[in-house]
Amino acid sequence: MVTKSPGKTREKLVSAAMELFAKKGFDKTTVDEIVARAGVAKGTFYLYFKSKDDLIKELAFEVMPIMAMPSLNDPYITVSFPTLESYLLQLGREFLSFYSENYRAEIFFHMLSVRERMKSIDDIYHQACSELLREGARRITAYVKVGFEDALIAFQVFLASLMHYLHAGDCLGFSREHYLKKAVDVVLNHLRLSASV
Amino acid sequence: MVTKSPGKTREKLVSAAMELFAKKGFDKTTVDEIVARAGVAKGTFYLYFKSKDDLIKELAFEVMPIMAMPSLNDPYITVSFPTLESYLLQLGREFLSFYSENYRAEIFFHMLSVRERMKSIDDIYHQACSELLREGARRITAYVKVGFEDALIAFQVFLASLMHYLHAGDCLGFSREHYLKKAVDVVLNHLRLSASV
Amino acid sequence: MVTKSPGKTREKLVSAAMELFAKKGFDKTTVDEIVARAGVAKGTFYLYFKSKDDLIKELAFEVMPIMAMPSLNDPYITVSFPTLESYLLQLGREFLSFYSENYRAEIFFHMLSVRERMKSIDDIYHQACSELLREGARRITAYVKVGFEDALIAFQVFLASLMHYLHAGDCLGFSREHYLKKAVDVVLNHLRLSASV
Amino acid sequence: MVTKSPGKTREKLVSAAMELFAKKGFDKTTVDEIVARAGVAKGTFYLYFKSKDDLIKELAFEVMPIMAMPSLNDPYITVSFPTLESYLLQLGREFLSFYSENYRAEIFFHMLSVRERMKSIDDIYHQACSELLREGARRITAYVKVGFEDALIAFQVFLASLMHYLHAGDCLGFSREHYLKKAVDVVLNHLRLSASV
DNA sequence: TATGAATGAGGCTTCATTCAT
DNA sequence: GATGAATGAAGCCTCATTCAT
Repeated sequence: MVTKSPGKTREKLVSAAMELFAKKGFDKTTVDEIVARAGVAKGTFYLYFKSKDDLIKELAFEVMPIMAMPSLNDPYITVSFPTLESYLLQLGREFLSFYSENYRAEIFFHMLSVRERMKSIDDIYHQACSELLREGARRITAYVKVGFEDALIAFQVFLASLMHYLHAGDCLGFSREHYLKKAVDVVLNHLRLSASV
Repeated sequence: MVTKSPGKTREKLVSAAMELFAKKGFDKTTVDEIVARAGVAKGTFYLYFKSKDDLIKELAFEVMPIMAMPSLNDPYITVSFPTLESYLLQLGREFLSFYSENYRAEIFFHMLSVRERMKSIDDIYHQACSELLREGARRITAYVKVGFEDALIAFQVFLASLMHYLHAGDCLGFSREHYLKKAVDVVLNHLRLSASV
Repeated sequence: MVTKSPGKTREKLVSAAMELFAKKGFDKTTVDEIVARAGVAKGTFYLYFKSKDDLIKELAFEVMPIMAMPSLNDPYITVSFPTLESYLLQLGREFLSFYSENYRAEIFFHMLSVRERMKSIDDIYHQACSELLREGARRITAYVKVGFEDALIAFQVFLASLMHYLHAGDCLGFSREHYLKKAVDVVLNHLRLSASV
Repeated sequence: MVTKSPGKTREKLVSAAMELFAKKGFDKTTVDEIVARAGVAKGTFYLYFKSKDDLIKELAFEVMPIMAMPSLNDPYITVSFPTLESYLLQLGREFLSFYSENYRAEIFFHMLSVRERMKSIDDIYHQACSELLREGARRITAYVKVGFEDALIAFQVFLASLMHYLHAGDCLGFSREHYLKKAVDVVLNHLRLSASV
């Protein structure tokens, strides 16, 4: 008797969808294609997801930037990273690794594109960004003596630089690690001069 | 006598399309909606555009970042901006103004989302980004003594910060001008410390 | 319990299409009309045919002359028809019966009309005709002592006469059987005089 | 001053249409294509033809078989052709020449395909065929002592053979002239044996 | 005569979703 | 849980025809 590994169907669908969504966008990917790649029948899709939009929302949430920096919310992590530089490098590596896996970067940009028409996604995105920036700034102030606003700007510039790398990184030919180091440098330099005022 | 404004049909279509594309994305906007808003018949659309994709491509090109900084390619502009700070502020204002008009920011993010499946757009985007970054870096080296690579990083961080503002600017509540000034500060601080090495 | 006759949908579509194609031609028959007559929904059509052209090709192949004379390829059939006359009458009856059923004659002429723009049909048609003529001639030489070329001409004239009857038969008021007998006469007379040389 | 050759516009349209109709069929050829090839504006088409169907009808009439054998209706022509053989060869040459020019053969088959839905064409076709066959038979009886019905059959077979050559002539590799001679042979042989009864 | 922008009905095809098995 | 045939609304695009110039 051929037994399908129990509970794997949903994962097969999600996995197939991510790949297809990444390549073709949410709208140009059909449920037919998803089930074909997942190797299940059409109707099966609707056993696991209320609708295609339902799946899109689920994936959209999974690629929110807040998911990309687990160390930002781990209260004990800083003991492993005594300096701000090492901590930022860690966050940056987490971020870039996260988005280089499972087509998350591509799906992230598709998410940015559909949030206008899917209010729930838009709301989550704003909340996630705010949280992320504020927590990042708070962490910076734990390392260096600097005003919160400057920390905020610094972290936003850092985050912006990382995101920009996701869609334009290969325009300059910098390696990921090299680019990351430089981005951290920029932030540290700014904080140095801000703090010294 | 009712005179149709000569040559205005195409513009009406483009204008209607930009508005709708911005709000609903390329795929969820129908040709029917575009012509309805433009106030022309369906067939008229196809007098001016080979297909819906044709129009998408045209608009995608119009929101490329390279279009957003005219001062970057004006060889005589620097006489008006004696300092790097003033020049960067000018570029930043141009950039943010450009994208706050005609729904260009929204369309820009839709463009990022469709470029994977529209190779011609992807190619243009990469070329445009490379050009933009290189020219920005070149301009910086005309103002301050700094290595080209550092100038490149600085300008990329600057550009990234501007772009990030387009989709996350309102997460922090900074005013546009304030944010811009801060972003310029970050760049200048970095260049200061890089140059002093 | 309402059971849809299993596997009948495709046949309903084909049958509806033949009737409509025959009356209105391929181009003037719409998919809407076909599905309406077949009593299924529009989308159902595309479960069974990739496109309207796909269906046209299928039907075009089904009305090739080679399909109209099964006895031509049956190696054992000649025992039932000891004389060439009886064999030609059999072939003729098969041919005329074939084309008088299921609107095949009409569809045949539509096929002749579209083959220029559907290369695959054109190729099949030529191959089918060549095969048909050659096999017909070969059969004739099995009955009478005659050169292959004369047999070829004789069979082509026979086939031409049959085809002509399909679109101009009612111009003269000959009954089908009478016309067929006369056409066979013509062929036999020609072979008689050719053989006697 | 650039003067368009007066009265040439209509011919340009007809000529362009024949070429396009032949290649693509009536339905797949658009008025746009016709005017483009004719080098005139869209509106101009409707100065010369009430509609596209109007033009189709005009061309359909021009390729009727009756137009292909002028010698059939010339009462004095027989003096140049003292034998039936020479006369049939003349008719055959006229016929094949006629249809090998100006894409008439292709248009003829398109005509056969559309006559079902364009009653006026169908009527003309039947009338033309009847006339043609009867006149052909009448001419035969002027040459040889044979019953009218046999003459009728003989001429129909002759005509059928000629028509068949138009769409399947290249299946056998016979040259036009050779095929024609053979077709005439068939007819003559039949008449010989019919007359001798 | 000649033009060509504009029209809009209508064609082909796609695809998210349902439901009987 | 799983299937896949069936649905039909809705999308994109075509093209014969008109009409103001």
